[in-house]
Amino acid sequence: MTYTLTTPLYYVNDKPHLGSAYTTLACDALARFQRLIGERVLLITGCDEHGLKIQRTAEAAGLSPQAHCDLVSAQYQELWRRWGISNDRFIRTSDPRHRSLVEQFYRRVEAAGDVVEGRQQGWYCVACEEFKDDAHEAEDPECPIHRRPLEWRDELNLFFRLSRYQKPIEALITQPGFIAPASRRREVENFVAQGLRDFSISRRQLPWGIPVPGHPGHTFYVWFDALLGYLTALLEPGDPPDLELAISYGWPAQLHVIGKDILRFHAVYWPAMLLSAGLEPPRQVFGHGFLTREGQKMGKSLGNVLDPAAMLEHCGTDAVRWYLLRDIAFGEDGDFQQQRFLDLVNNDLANTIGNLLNRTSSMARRWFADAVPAVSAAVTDQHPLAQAATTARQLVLEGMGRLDFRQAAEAALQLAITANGFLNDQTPWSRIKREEERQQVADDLYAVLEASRHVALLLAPLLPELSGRMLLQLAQGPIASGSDAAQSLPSAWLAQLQWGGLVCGLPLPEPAPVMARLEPIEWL
RNA sequence: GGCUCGGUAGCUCAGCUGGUUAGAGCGUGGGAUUCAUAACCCCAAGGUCGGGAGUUCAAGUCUCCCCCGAGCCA
Repeated sequence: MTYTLTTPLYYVNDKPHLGSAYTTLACDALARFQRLIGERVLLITGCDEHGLKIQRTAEAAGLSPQAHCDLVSAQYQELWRRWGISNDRFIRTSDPRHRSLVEQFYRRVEAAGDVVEGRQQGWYCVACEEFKDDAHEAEDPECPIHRRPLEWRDELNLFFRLSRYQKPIEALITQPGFIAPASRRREVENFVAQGLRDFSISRRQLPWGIPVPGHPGHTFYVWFDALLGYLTALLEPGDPPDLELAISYGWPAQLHVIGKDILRFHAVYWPAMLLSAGLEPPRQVFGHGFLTREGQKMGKSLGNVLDPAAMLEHCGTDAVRWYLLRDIAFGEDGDFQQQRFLDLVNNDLANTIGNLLNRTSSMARRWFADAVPAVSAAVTDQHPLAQAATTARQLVLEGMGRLDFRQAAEAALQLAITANGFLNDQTPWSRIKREEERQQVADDLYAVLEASRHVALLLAPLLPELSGRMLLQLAQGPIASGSDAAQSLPSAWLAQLQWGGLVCGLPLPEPAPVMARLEPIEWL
């Protein structure tokens, strides 16, 4: 069984924004977690590159659509690379193989009798790539979302007979867990309850798209084309474009993670298309919330967009990942507040977690020959820190499994807080002055080092870089969770999350802060 | 206009099927300490739980109305 999960395929209309980074980061954390517990994972991301909007953007820039897409999708790939995103695939819908797969998929849908011709006239928003319901006689209507003029269209298009899937879709979306978070389910249910209408899957006079076989002059509607990218993405780089082959690698997807704005496409249209083609719908669609900044919508007009590339450069991946995953309930909308960002990163990561490791390692080295102290029999899995580690492990596993990144992050952090408290209670720096307490000090420091090792391991899916630096300070080998991680069953990670794994006498490297404090940010 | 979510300490939020003095983190103030990244640890202040009415022995927790915010559909 392969755990296939996808980010949206980002529309290459503009350079990546923080919202895309947020989605991708979350998926990366989840993918890493699944790998760590021993699953074979296919993390899919990529770019959606067709459509009138892109064609026009390219024209405005004096580029061919393909050249424009090459440029922007390269930015995405570069950004994900720099963020250390562990995607196993990167699909571009302008990939020739994709075209072939779309054709194969379309033929199945056609053969199922689900394609009909129909006339469509109405007001069209190019930015939405969608017909709006404005009255025909409306004068100069605007798109309420984009506040741009709508264009009048009157064309003969191909329609997908979504209406035939009313019952199956109703059954699907009422399945518990299919739409997550549960709070968004009602919204889709209401939409479906109004009755599903056929929707057009082709456009005329749109050169920048995939031609519909057998219908000269028609190209596929971007959504029909884009969603299928999830299937094309399954292919290995050198594979022939074969739908069956693609499917065999890992369909159905376990999870599509998307922004809440495109929930309907993923929870209604897409499953119906798949059913029509004789394929299984995905197991779960998770619609997360949006990010605001200091309470305000981010947008070019307000000039308050956060550039993910700049954030990465100034703050590093750990800081940003921590803030987004630890402080925002995944699924809910979130607000980026600079002060809170600094406070949390500095408190949690630098002061609590980083300093814990630093102070403990420093004491161990000073008093125990630069190594992990030798413990007495008193340090068992009944040790308070062992119990705290078990609790943390449980909460992390459970939280990550439910995409509750916040719970997982807080659980790991709590273990570090408990360990800091333990140190302060035991005061090894006083006890070491009395020779008869030396063993007690050894035991205490061992327990805290071991707890730190657990913190590092528990952070692996959330903050792979920091986790790695911590393990290094503890003289531990790295824990692989990236796309190159070999599948390990039983999970090596879970095996290491057993109390007492730290070897006594292991030489510890010279302490170096694993997480620097962030300075107030002027570049924002 | 219909529907769906929210409105709880300065900020971000927990509060399951109603039940002793409404919780956490951050921020703020104080204390303690020196192993450590002026870090860690402890303590404290702070809320008429959006407003109003009702049900109940008892409501942040249920019902109704209203106000505010977000969203979906029209």
